[in-house]
Amino acid sequence: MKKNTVPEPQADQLVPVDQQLCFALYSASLAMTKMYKPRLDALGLTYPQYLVMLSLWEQDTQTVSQIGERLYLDSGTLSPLLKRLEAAGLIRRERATTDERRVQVALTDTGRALKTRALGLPQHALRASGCTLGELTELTARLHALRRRLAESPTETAVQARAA
Amino acid sequence: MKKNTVPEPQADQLVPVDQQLCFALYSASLAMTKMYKPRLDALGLTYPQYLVMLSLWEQDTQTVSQIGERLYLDSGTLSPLLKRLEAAGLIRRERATTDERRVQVALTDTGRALKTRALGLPQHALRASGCTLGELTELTARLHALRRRLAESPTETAVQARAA
DNA sequence: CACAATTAAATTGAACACAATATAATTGCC
DNA sequence: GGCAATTATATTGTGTTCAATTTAATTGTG
Repeated sequence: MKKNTVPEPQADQLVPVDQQLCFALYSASLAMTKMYKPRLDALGLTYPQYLVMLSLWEQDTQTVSQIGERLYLDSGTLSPLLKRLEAAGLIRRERATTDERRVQVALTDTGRALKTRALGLPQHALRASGCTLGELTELTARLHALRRRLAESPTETAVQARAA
Repeated sequence: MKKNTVPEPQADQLVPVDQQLCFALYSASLAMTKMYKPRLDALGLTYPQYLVMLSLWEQDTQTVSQIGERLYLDSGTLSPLLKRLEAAGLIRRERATTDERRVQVALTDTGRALKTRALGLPQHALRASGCTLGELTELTARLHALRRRLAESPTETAVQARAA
């Protein structure tokens, strides 16, 4: 008797979009951002700006690269975002004296003070997710593991480079 | 003896960014899109354009709203995206005769033909994810469930409306 | 039948993402 | 010490996302 499992995706038939992990991930991520939006609006932050602030509340004064490594974002995303946070008075950016290529990003008093108003967000997200704390923790861990494996997946150029 | 579980997030202390589900979701989704990029570049598609094509390969000739309902995207995202797909010769857009407000989106022969070159992508994603098929299926289902709950989460305006 | 309400798309403006490129500072190596 | 690689950040251009608004067509109600 044939086992009742989901068939391996074949290269000769279409997998429906809502059965594909990529789409589930993509739409869940957008839904999460939308769920956060009203609360972040109240703080005057966008979601990526909130991530940068979270990183700085954890560790004040980081270079652009350090923030980028923690959040997996590059300077093309962070440079304009950090300028907006600076314009909003939440951070200061200044060139490091030891190495003028580096830009040190530090919280202002206003930026530090905003932290207290953001502390309730994870609780709210937990409730909105409808998960138990254990489920949320496990899902978070699995998504980080997935991100790591996807990032390690060889690129086409790496494939081509090996073939050469 | 105290149970060895993750503590409930409190409103008085910071939850590290990498322990938050929202960030795991956000960064995994971006990593997934990056993983797809080289292969989609070869097809001349962006990732959201690929989702629209998947939807049309499943069911040809849909209105903008129908595509939006399936992919959870609105006309602000879809209108310019569909114009680019039309400019690329993959789809046709025409006003419905029965109701001129609706725009019917249909595949061209070129758009239909592209399907065969996209059939290998789910296989590739499965390998890149490093999951077994069962894990992938379960994770996909959990993410869809999460998306649904997040989308149902009451908005601030809804909260305010009820309070009034 | 008129006309207000609703519906479907498109448009606008702000803010990401990200590849590719540019700029400037630092390091390594002869 | 000079100068080619490397490193850190910024800029540019394309393509999303999304809230808010606009436009046009249709429906419902008196």
